Amino acid sequence: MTPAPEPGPRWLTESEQDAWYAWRRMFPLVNAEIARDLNQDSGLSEADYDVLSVLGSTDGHRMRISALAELMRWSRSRLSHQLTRMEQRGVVRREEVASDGRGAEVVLTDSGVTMITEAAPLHVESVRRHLLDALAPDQLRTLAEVGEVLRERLGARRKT
Amino acid sequence: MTPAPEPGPRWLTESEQDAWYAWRRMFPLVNAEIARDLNQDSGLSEADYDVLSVLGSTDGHRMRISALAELMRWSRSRLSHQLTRMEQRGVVRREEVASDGRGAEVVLTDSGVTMITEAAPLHVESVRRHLLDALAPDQLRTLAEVGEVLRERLGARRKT
DNA sequence: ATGTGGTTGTTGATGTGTCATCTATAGAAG
DNA sequence: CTTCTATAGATGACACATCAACAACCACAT
Repeated sequence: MTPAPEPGPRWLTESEQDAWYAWRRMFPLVNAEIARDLNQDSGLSEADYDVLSVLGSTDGHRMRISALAELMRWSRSRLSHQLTRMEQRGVVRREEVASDGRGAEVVLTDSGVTMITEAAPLHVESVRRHLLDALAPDQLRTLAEVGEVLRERLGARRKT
Repeated sequence: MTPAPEPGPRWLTESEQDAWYAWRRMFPLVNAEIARDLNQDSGLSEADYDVLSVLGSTDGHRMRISALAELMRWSRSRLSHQLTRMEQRGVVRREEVASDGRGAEVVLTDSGVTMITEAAPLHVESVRRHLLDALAPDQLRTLAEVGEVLRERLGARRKT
């Protein structure tokens, strides 16, 4: 998927290639499995689940839309589209907020609360099955480490 | 993104959570950066690049469509749509194949060859910048290892 | 030759993500 | 109060992925 016809100035070593290929394959593969489970078990997409689970763990099952977007690191646009779809299915509701005429909040409906409550334990099991249980403790630790390193590096780059 | 309101039967330990969060964040984050670079440097999407780079490394810059789909682990449908878009931009061309009346091949146009040739080294640099150069050798090794473990486990599960 | 089943590749519908753009409001400066 | 800029959120156009359905063809049996 990534070897290219004319090697550039500084091509990849074999171990770099291995890591890069693993990186490219791993995530789509595992995530597809988890997403498939989630959809079969609970009828939710990953995006649905993420939104529901954040709202489900907030006080009053509600949050300011922009705050939700920032917390999830989603664009406002993406979230707005997603909420429109979820609102049509009746799992969330939008409400205007008094203190700011522009603002709005999302609120979980009862149906939404039920959904996330039932979906969560199944999802956790699925994550175990497809990822966590497959890996040794030191591999899990390295994953977390790597995540940290990459996040920091990205943050540093952002300021530049 | 994944703590949920009502703990299930077997909730995640702290280190499992760390690994799981890292997993969920890492990939979209890094890939978005790489995709952005690719688009700015070369005007290509990741899908474009993947198709071009495979074709670019084949003999005659051509391949049977179904073989390409299988090699890339894409559905025929996905590839067909992608090829339609790429054909409209003139970077690939479809050709009927004599030996099988159903079949077709994709061929890189000259413009396509130029594109992947110019894009490849920049893309490699980008991958280094955002991923490889940030990680220690043993972290890279663990990534490759983890990829291998997960791939095997998935294969085993498939047969069940 | 004819039917049957499997393969190749395309298509249209639908769901989703991104980008640019828009409206409405907030908030500060004059 | 007006004007200017920033922010919240929605929207429409487009790129992309998935799914189900489809036409055309192959292979092989009868």
